[in-house]
Amino acid sequence: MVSGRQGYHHGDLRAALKRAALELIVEHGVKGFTLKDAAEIAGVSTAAPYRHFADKEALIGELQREGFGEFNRALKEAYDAGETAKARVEELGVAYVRFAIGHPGHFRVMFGQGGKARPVPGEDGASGYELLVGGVAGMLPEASEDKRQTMVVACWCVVHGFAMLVMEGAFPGIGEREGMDLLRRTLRQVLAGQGQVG
Amino acid sequence: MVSGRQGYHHGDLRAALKRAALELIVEHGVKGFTLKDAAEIAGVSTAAPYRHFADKEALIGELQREGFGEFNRALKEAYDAGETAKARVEELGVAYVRFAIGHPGHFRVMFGQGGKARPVPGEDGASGYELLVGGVAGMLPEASEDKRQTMVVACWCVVHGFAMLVMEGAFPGIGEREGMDLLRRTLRQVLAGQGQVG
DNA sequence: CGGCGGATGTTAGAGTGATTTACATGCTCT
DNA sequence: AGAGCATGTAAATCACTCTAACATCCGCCG
Repeated sequence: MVSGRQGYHHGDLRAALKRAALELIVEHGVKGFTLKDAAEIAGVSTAAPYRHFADKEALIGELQREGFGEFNRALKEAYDAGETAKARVEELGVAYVRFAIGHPGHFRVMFGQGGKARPVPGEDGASGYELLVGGVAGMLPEASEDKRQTMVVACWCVVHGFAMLVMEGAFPGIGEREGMDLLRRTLRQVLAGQGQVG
Repeated sequence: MVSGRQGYHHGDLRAALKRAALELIVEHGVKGFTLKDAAEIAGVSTAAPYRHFADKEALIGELQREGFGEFNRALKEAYDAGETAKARVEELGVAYVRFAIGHPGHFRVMFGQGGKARPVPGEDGASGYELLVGGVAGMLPEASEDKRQTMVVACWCVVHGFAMLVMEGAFPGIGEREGMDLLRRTLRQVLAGQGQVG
């Protein structure tokens, strides 16, 4: 991962710093990540980043926003790909975890210590949360408001919990494929539950 | 929360530092917490903590171990309180979240960035994970191994996800009581699902 | 009682990383 | 070519972790 610097000026330091930051975050966590290291990877002095970001927090904040943008986009796409309401919810869940695995740096910044847990109301349109609410409504058109809320919370929690646990390596000896299979089974299991609620 | 210092010596600096650390962690996250602040709260110099902990990591490590100890104890107690297998699993989940809410500092250290996600095999006896496996086995004695694994993962994920989300303030405007109610409903919903798995 | 030794504190750095300031470089546009 | 702005750099400051050398105080032994 070379940053491609030619002369005195870098060319695209802003992007290079974000790339470097994501790598470092994956490797050392959101804490443990230092601007200094990012600057070094990009091949510039430690002061250079401040021409592009007010401070460390600003860089992290941008990664967070960027992450939520891609996240919401991925969720929307997955949602739209489902045929039935239940399938839409399932795909939503799968996309959630797939994102966590595929964008670990962004995910950590988004949901790690200090990140915002709430699926940020996508500036574009639908947030993941809204999609989920819609999917569940389509899936349980006759159910009470309470039942639906419960289903929404159940889905969100399983998926989020699954993502966090995978991230922390809680399911050792499980590859990406097996992980997604396990997730699908788990999700279907949750989606199937409509019994004695309340 | 005074640390009670009388003369040159503190009396129980070790414990005072742990208390201070927990407060700071709740307030500023595991990152953001500084030994310096903890020392100041305890009313000693910044070097004093090193008489009791090799370094910052050691303090955090001890909080982590201590946390898992109390956590496992709470889970065991909850498990034993349940009448039926299903009730045991439900109580387990409730205790999990209750612990997260009641011991936010410990919980963050345990499951935050860099913490170990796996319910550490309690040095004493049963870890939360083992209890859960046992509870599910009692609940679904006839089910296939696969089905049980799925149920275990589903329970673990919902509960962990719920705890993390509550922690991050993802359910705004929800007090402790409503939160626990919502959790119970959600858990029952998951426990009720045994449909088309696999 | 008087003093020794270990445990626990303190002060004074060294080393790392964040951030600012003053200065340098080099596009871009005229 | 040269003014002006964006982008870099070096050097300094500050906060924080951790270490080293020195200070206190407690309990124990004679």
